[in-house]
Amino acid sequence: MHSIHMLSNAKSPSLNQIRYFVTVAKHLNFRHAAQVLGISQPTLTTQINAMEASLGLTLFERSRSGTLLSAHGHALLLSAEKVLTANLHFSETARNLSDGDNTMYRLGIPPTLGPYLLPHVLPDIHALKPGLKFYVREAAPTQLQQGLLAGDYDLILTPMSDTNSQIQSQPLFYEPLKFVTASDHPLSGQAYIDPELIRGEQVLTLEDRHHFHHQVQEICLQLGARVARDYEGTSLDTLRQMVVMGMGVAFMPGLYIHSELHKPEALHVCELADMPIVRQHVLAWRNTSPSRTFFRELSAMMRNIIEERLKGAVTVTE
Amino acid sequence: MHSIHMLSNAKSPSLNQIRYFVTVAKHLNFRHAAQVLGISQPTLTTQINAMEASLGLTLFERSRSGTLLSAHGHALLLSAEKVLTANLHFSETARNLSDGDNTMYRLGIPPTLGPYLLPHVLPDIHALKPGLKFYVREAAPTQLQQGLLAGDYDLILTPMSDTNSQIQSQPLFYEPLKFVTASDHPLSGQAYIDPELIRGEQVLTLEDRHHFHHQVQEICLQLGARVARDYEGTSLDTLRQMVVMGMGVAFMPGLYIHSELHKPEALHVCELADMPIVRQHVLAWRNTSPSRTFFRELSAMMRNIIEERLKGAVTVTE
DNA sequence: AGTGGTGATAACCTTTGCCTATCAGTCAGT
DNA sequence: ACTGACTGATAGGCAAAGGTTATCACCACT
Repeated sequence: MHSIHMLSNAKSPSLNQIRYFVTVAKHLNFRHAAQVLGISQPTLTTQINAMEASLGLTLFERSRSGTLLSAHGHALLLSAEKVLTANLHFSETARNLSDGDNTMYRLGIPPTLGPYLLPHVLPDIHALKPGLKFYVREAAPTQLQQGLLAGDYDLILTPMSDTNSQIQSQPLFYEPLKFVTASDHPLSGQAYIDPELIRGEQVLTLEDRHHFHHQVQEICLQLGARVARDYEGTSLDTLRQMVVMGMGVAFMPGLYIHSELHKPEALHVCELADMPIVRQHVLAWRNTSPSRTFFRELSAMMRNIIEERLKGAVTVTE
Repeated sequence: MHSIHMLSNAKSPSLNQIRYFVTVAKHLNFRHAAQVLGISQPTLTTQINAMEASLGLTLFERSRSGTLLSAHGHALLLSAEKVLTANLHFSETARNLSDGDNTMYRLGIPPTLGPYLLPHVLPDIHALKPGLKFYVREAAPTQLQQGLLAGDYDLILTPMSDTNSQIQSQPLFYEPLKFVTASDHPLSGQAYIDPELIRGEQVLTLEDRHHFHHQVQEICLQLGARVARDYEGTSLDTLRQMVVMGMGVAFMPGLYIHSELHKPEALHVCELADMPIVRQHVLAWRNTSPSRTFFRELSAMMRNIIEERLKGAVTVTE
């Protein structure tokens, strides 16, 4: 007889032990199971014994003439198999990730850009790399940079900003800012307009948490135009609406205009003569990101797609 | 730069490594996570490194100023947690089994006994041991014994049979076999009947794969009665029906009669004077069964219940 | 009585998992 | 600009886990 055994502070069985248990349960023969598992029969025996000891149960009824699954073994078999399939699923997911580019990246992009750029770009990316997924979230550029550092995004597509040593970025393209008036506005009608004429105009813009606001503000300072502080749009669409209703003029991103071409309506679009205004967009990521090489590759891919799809609207970086 | 690393024949990460991964992902701080896990920080670092190497991906972005979950890490976190919960569930089930008597046992019982005994016994057992479950399967005694050895049952409740060295059994009770005739039969009417009177009677019985058949056959041989070979019942109910219809007389198990008392109908039941006929039922299990001590306890419990519930119908073994 | 099959045991070796001690950057507050 | 407190990485050592081969004890069937 054994001495009364300790109710051991059982550490749960290892994955291997569970795998062994299931295999023996399936074959009801230690030698066969061992062979299938690629280990020796004594190892299998000791491992099963260890497992039984740690659980405080008998899983198998052994006799010199064979092995049977005990009632306890029966009861545990199902959960054991579930552990194995869960583990298998995990490994499979991992293999999937390491094999190709099957990851989902969290992409941050400002609301003044996302809706007008991504519809032209994402379908082609999806076609090229079917496994690649983006979880797109909109935020103002400042939040984007902050969120990138905090790990909320893996990748951001944003107007160029102060360089940060922890962030690597790759320029993608220049987007022109177009000058926009209502079609019944005195300045309406020409494709190019003398910057001097804008002096004194009421220029509408977005709320100041948008990067866009500051850029417009700076231009206005240069041109001597007034930025309307009391009416600020919350989105490009509201801004456009305000211009149409004659509340002032505005600068609007070329891609927004481009996407509006289908419904020109009561809006006149032109550029400043001899004074192209642009904003540059970059793709950026943490320099610690394990996918950084892939992100460079992705930048190139995006530039190609933009070159192809939006040739007239923007200028791709060399 | 590292040398180009082997695409290692990755063995999947251990349960511990997965646990480590999840904890680090939750705390985003190796030291805290290590403390929570009860291991040292260097160990944690090494294990996470090993895991990343074996998976061929980077799970975390480390910097001297902190840790972030990489996109790959994000993608794997959910599956990792699933593995852990599956494992937890397994351990919980195991603990449940070892704690109490929460197992489901596969109980084999002959069809000539099960329906007439178990309804009197199982409810009380359930009340005493709520965690205990029986998966009841009916089969003829020979199959029962065979199935017990083959591991199809954990436990059988069966008429006594030849002792087998691999089977342990515990007597439960004696069940009388009653003599039964149609109520309009010449032998009907008395509570005790002289065995001599049966000589020459046509005795009906079940198909010969039932143990019951052989016992009746032997009695008839002793008494000089004829066993009707051409009409054999497939169940006790058919047998009873045949008796009622005057096709012959029969011996029927006391518990069956007992359960029929509510609807006596056209059947006369009596016993042989000075010649009680009984069959003994035992509870039996493999002597290798890890639950054998519990099975002894169970036998006692069953005897008590039967004593209590079926005092008039059967005689419990001392 | 012999033979081929079962699981258990013994003795040994290699790898793994963990430890302590220490290093090397980063960042915030003097 | 320096200091101190935080981050994760590394080195060296030890014990236990997990594996091996060789052998045993038993059972069933010829």
